[in-house]
Amino acid sequence: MGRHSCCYKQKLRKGLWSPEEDEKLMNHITKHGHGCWSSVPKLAGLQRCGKSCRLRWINYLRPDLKRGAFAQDEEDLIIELHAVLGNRWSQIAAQLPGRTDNEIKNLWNSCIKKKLRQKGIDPNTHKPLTEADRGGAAPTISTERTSGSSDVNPSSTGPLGNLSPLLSETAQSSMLMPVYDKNRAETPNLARPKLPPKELFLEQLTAGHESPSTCHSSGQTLYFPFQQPLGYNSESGSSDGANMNSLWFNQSDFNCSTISTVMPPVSPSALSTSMGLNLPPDNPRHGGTGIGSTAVDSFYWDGTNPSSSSSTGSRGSNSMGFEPQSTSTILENSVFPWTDIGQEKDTRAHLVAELKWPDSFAETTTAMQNQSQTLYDDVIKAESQFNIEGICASWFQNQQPQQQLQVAPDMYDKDLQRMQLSFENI
DNA sequence: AAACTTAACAACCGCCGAGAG
DNA sequence: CCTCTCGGCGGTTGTTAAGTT
Repeated sequence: MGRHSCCYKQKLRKGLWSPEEDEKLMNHITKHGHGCWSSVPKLAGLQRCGKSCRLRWINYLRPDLKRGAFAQDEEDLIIELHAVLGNRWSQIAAQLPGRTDNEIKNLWNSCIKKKLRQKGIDPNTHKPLTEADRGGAAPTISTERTSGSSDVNPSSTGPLGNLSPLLSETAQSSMLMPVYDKNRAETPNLARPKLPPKELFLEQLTAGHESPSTCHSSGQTLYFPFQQPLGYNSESGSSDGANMNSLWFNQSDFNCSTISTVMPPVSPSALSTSMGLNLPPDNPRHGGTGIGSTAVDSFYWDGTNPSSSSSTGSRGSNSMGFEPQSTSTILENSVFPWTDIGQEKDTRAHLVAELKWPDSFAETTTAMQNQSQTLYDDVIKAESQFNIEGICASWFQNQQPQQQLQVAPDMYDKDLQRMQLSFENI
């Protein structure tokens, strides 16, 4: 374990990447895929460590990245996801095709945090700031990994905060759980309206290739620099790139972590409406409750939708369909992780039964787990629209202690344990 | 115009887990 | 079972441009 061995090697460049380095890396991965990252710099002729190459590719050079400022709906979604997932940036990024965890993390730290504070919301807990908090002396439960875990902040499990009896209903609905409205007009871009030389470079680098596809809703169009970058069904698209408005991604080519990772807070159908990721029509495999089965083997990317994003929005070595890496087990291993939840049911029930918490805390926990249930119900039912208000409504209606245990992901187990410890320390 | 502050972005660091040998 | 490599993740720092005084 520990640092990558290549990091110890001498004469490795650090710092910002030059256009020449970008071009070398882009050319290499375009032609050969990245394979083993540690071998990439050598093969590409770069004086960088493999980790640096990987990071550069994932965060900047990947052709499926959105460029430009975040739309308001993206920010809202980030806030919602953060309320549920905490600082799990990679999982949040998985729900935002074309965005990287680094990008989202930066946005959160530099922009969203401040906005929330200005609105009187603690960005860590998603609860209203107290007067002391507003003064900057707010002790909040840390989400830092330095606390010994990268787990979700127990108090940042979003809907949990809404349960506080001290909160007004108005505050709960209007402040704590911002409603995702796909119809809301985008606000003006908050980022500096610049076109970095690097983006110009990318445009130049990728210009002239076939198969242009709109990868983002705002900003300039980014072209895939690959002749045949993505395996798509012959049924739906021609292989000559002439008709690239719609792409069908085969299971083997599509990293479904875009749809879900550990705990998908939004349904694929929600993604289809909010992200431009559409489930294929008239495909019984995808119909209604098809989610949750490994039969889902392709997703639909509508390149004509102005709000469409690349369906390969997740990070990681297998995030790109054209990379020579198998993703055949993605659906089994990553997309529907709750398939084993039933096996854990007893364990969770046992855990909850064993805990001797204050009543109010137990209620809170129950409600939190119900929220988890509801979220998963949302996925399973493949409801047509992501509406957090609806989730909250059904969540309050759903107070059956048994049900909550069926689908609570591991993260909640960890949270429960941490919350228990926190109470013990009080 | 210069100095300073702020915002946004890019990249590094260190840790962790998985998997291979 | 142990060690090592590798990929991945999140926190943090560094850099640069824009804005303000």
